[in-house]
Amino acid sequence: MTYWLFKTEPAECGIDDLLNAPASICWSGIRNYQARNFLRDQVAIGDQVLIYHSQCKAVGIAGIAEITRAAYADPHQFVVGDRYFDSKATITTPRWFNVDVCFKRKFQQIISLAELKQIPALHNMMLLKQGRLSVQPVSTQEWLTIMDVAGGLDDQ
DNA sequence: GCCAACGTTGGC
DNA sequence: GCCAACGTTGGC
Repeated sequence: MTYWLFKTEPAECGIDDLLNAPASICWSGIRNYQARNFLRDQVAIGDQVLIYHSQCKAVGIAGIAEITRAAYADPHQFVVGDRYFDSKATITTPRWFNVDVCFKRKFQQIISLAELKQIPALHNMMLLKQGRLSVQPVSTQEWLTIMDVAGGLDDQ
């Protein structure tokens, strides 16, 4: 089991969309090779995911999701005219992948980016070193540190 | 909206 | 394979 951090714009799909979804939702639209490689090669069923809200008023970690389906070809890459169409992708050699996630937990308060930056145990977190990666691994120590900050109670 | 940092494309 | 130009991400 591995820990991850996924970035998302809450205006598109935030922690509340996960919370309100009746079942798993498809995590799609990843179009960065480094993120793709993590998704395709390493993300597995049961992995735990920090949901990070970006490009919004309150940036930070909003809650937790769980992987319910490992990587499968993103159908959008095959649809001519689709925003995510990719002419170099084929059915037999897809280029982009999705996973499915389900809601696990919404933190009572977002753990803000500013707060994360101030925690010494997180200084090496990918999030803080390489700002742009939308799927990234989180170490066990980092995960435990964040769980500590989030508090132990489930709280929706 | 600005701008820095980073990723991708394409000519050579 | 290099590198300039361009595009995108993402915090502020």
